[in-house]
Amino acid sequence: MTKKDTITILEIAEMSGVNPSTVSRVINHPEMVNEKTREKVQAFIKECNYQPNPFARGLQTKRSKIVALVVPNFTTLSFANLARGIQERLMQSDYSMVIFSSHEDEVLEKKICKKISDLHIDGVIFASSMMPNYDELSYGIAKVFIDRDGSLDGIDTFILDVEGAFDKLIKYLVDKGHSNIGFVVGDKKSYAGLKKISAFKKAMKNHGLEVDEKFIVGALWSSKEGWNATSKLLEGKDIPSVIIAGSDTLGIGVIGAVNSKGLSVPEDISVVGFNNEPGSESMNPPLTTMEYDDYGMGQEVADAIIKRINKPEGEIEIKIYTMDIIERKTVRKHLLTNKIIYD
Amino acid sequence: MTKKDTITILEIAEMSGVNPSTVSRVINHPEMVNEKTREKVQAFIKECNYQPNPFARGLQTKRSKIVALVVPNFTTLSFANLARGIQERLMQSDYSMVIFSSHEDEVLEKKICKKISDLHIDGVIFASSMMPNYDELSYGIAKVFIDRDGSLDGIDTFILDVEGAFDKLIKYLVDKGHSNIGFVVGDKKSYAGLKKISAFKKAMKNHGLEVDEKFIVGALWSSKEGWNATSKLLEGKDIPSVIIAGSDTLGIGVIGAVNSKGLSVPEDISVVGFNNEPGSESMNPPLTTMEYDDYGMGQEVADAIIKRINKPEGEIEIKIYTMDIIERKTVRKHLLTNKIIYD
DNA sequence: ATGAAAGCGCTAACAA
DNA sequence: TTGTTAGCGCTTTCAT
Repeated sequence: MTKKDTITILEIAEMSGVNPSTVSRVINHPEMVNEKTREKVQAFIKECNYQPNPFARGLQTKRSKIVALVVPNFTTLSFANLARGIQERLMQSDYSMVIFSSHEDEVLEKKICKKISDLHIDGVIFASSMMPNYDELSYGIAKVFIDRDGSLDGIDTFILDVEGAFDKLIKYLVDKGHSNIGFVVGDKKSYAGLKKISAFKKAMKNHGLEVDEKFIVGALWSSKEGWNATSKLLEGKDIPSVIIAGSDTLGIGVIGAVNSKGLSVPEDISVVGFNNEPGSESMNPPLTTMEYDDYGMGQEVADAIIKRINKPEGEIEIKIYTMDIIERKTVRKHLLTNKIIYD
Repeated sequence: MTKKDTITILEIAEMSGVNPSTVSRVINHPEMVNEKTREKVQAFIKECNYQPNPFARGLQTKRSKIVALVVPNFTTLSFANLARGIQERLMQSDYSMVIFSSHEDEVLEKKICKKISDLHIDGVIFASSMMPNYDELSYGIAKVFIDRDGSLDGIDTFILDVEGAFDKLIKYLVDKGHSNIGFVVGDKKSYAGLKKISAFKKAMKNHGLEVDEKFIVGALWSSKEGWNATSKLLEGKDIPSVIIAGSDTLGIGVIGAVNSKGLSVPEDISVVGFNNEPGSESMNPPLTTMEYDDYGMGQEVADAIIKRINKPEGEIEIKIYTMDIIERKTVRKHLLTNKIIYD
């Protein structure tokens, strides 16, 4: 408003009585310039609120100071928190974040990769991405993977230890006397769904439990879908004593469906959620669930991509995030088998 | 990977046997160039997957083809949906979106405005922003306001008709026989909170109801806060027969608190939410709430900012979004007054 | 309808 | 330590 629109390095140079390249040095390599000149120039820069033109700078340096985040969607809470962590930390380091939602669609992901390359973005963070290939991505761009193993490709990777989480969870349930365990996955075909199913099966085996395929039911990620899937699970007389939901949102539907059958949680059937979404602590009854620090992960991921941008050949970082059980009121000790209760 | 990293307009020109400026014309003003040359050049552009360097282009045109979205946070579902609508529509028009979360903090907003100017971003969308002033914003940048009236400043504005929503809602409740209406607002000091309180009071008056200040209780936007605020509301014997929650997330806590007092929803106390968040349909009981099309709003907002970028002096657009009642199971007819029930 | 040439604002190699 | 200069890749005016 009150500001002149185009103040350039040339004007700063004139004011300071030095050459433009000296001003440039003050900005980019302050150590190369004499203290007195530096301070004089810095004073003018500050006074004029001068900021280098990013186009001119980018044209020269081939750097945009922009990082892209690709997530399957914006609405899943853990992605929103992740994005928040990333954005805040990036901003601290003077980077900006562009964000794309891929819907786990390979074609769209390709388009996004192309777009990212065309924009000359410095680094990309892929969260739960399909990434069948990334030919469209310009060679050498910094990359970080979240929840997809890139270690073989020499890519920094942040993984959520879903296997460990299910292991903890199944152990917890077994300790409570459960053995008939149902699982209302989200979208069975999504990356997150596939990963959870495999972790679930592995954990079951680890604890000597048989996996009954009909106890694993798919749904999209909404509560309503969870409700419907659970209803199916509850048909017939061979019924689980506890149901794991692939997310807390799904868990709402699970509890709804259990109630609608005239059964109570946890008296008749126990339920556990996933992700500790806001609201789950205030549900009726408060939902036992699994959580991890998505926001903190976002911050560390942002640090990692910046590091990678500045040091393409640095050592690859692999970091694993563990999940913990938040014990609330939806799981109770199971002493009798289902057969005895329902037969 | 398989791609040459720097293919420039010069190379396309050489291949096509024309001058770089002709290639530029083919890209930016195709109508100015002879059909045959145009097709030949276009063929090479396509073959090489050529895309103009955004730095060089921006340096010349002063356009970044980037739009900024500023929201109070990423985690509130309606902002996530809004962002999705905006991003998808922008991408269709070859724009990218950078996103900033302001936490409704004036200082941070100022920093963000500065950043936006420094980045030479083409347009900004402010959602529920404080915007005490926007001196930091470069003069003449395209702007769109969401949920903040900018009509006086000649700024395109998209408003959610919260007043109309509360009017509908209070009418609905009055028709059901309610007159003691409690309101668990979110953050009373936030922009959204303030707006809702004022709309609530106005609607109450419109329908001849007295506003009892102690029936309006604040909370942050979490379920747990909603629970605590509701507990306070339920102390003593002068108790509302229906409680409006400022969001569905808050509503979860409201229901929890009601239940924890040994009361039932809707038999003893009715509850209504706000925003129709996913899960509310599967709650126990399914939550009656208010909704609007946040995703669609995002799309229209994206169209508006693009229009404004291309036509800074075009007519100002003001659009109002109405909300509708989603009637589910948490409100029931109230025939007796509270006094008779609880005295 | 096309080509030639200048210049957007900056950085960095080279010279002094 | 500082100045001089070239050039990043593009668009656009001017000339043809």
